[in-house]
Amino acid sequence: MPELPDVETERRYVEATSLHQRIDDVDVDAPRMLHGASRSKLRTRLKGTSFEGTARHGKFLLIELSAGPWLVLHFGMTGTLKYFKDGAETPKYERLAMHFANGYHLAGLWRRRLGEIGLADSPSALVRQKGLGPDAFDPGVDLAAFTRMLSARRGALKPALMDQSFIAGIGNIYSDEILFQAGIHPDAKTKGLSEEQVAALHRAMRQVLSVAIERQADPDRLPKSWLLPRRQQGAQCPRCHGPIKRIRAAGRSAYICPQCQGQ
DNA sequence: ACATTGACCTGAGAGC
DNA sequence: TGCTCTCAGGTCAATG
Repeated sequence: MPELPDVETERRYVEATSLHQRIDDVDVDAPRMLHGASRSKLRTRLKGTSFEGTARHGKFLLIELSAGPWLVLHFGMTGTLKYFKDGAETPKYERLAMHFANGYHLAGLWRRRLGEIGLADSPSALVRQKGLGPDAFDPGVDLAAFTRMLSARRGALKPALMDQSFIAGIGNIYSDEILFQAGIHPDAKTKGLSEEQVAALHRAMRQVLSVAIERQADPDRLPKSWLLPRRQQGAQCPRCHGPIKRIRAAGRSAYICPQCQGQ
């Protein structure tokens, strides 16, 4: 559950549950997920501090500590956060636990250990270090900026949308949704787009991300008119009722409506 | 430049 | 039930 809307939902969850509480202890059960921070370094940096704020860039969640660097979390394909009372049942796949003085802990759950736990001096330092493009939901990426970005890029559209150094936050699922709503095929070339199509794409991107964030990225609450809930071969297109087709694009499975998205 | 593939991890679901 | 195979919302490095 880890594209921009999901990570934004996690960010808000941290804001709602975990700010301003002293951290008494930290357990990390997945050394390979640590980037640029050993288990002991992470522990000493966090212990005795508290979470004072949050930020997000693309699929990265950053948590500001009361002293020192920011905590950085990346959710990979399966990560999620959960705030628990200590002593309650230990959830499955708990790889990280940050214990607060109030007897609760914020747990990082990753079914697959694809993800990242680290530290960064600031959000902008992380963006630099990871070479991330602008956040896909940043208002600064307006139509003019988006048009400029696309004109500097060759190749197919879907890989561009998923390229975190081009624009940060969009992955396989949401790129399918954006392309579906814009009525454009994933293999369409960035160069060959009409002005209309670029505008439709930009509109779809803003719209999809904003609605998904509003619905807390919960698939059950997303509009019925979306492709996302029917992202499977042979399902019915919510627009034309034709069959949804699975193709290969950007090395991943992409789902399209051939009728509504050309080709 | 950009695309593709395999590796990294661990499980779920399908088909036999 | 148990096995085997394929696939999964991510990213990186190597290769074409």
